[in-house]
Amino acid sequence: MALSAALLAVAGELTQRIHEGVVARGFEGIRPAHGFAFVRLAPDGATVTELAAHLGVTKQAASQLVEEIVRKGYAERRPHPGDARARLVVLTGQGWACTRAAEEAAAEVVGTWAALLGEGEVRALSEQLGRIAPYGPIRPAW
Amino acid sequence: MALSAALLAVAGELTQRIHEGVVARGFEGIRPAHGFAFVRLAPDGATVTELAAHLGVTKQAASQLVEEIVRKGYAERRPHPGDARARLVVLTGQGWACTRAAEEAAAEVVGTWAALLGEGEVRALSEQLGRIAPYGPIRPAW
DNA sequence: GTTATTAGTCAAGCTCCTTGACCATCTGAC
DNA sequence: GTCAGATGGTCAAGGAGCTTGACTAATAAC
Repeated sequence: MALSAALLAVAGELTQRIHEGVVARGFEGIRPAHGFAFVRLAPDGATVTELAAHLGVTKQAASQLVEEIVRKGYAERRPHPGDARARLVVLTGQGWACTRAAEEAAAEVVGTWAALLGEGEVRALSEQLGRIAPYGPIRPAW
Repeated sequence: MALSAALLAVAGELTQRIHEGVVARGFEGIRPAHGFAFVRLAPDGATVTELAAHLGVTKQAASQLVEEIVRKGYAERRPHPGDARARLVVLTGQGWACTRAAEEAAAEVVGTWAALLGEGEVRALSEQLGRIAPYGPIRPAW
């Protein structure tokens, strides 16, 4: 199997398994795209415009996504310190719990890889991928 | 950087670069989803239903995708030998040329990884990913 | 203080996928 | 042979999620 095909197949599998794991942990109404947003919001929150850049979509699309995760209780809007135009979007407790659930699900999948490859090779895989990973926006994986 | 994040970032980058490479070689009106279809059609063609299973979408969606790539000259419908209900969708010369262009673009990207990691590590990466790659449908990577 | 830029939202439209209905053909039981 | 159910494919309608365009409020540049 070609490298490209294997990489894309593994990435698709990973995205799907994480999503299933998150749903299995009781978080509903969530799509993979939301998870990619949570990654950006998690450290200290972000503005709609920053989120749009992270996801590689227009700020209108990011605004709609924020509206949705706010409505579902995963995030909330706060006034931005130092810029009255902007609003800081931060995760709620439920948003953090969902993020942790996604990390657990991801760890489970990686665990199945470790069973196939061994711990050492998984570390090598991680190190190699880290060295070729780009810095740009992270796009939802389907 | 976590393994999951690196993997998804690399996969997103790969998909985007392949798409850009295909466009740069003069093939327009094509999306990554079409490329995933070409992979299934390339060896000996496939029916709409088989293609739908490969892509993980409904057969209606696959039928619309086939309609689109036929209209754009990348594939054509032929009577299916042995089943008058079914139609075999096969790539045209242009479809094959586009597939080769995608392979060239993919090889270019892998070449940039080889420059970062070295040939040996890229081979190791390929071998490891091949061992954990699933067999199921390949989903478009954004 | 005026002007240009930036953050965010509203509205309309497009693309691609879904569900539901339908016809044509194949398969298997009788 | 024939008839019921399964299967391949398409048509039609609707929805989710993205885009472009227009707009307001606040900031930054000068």
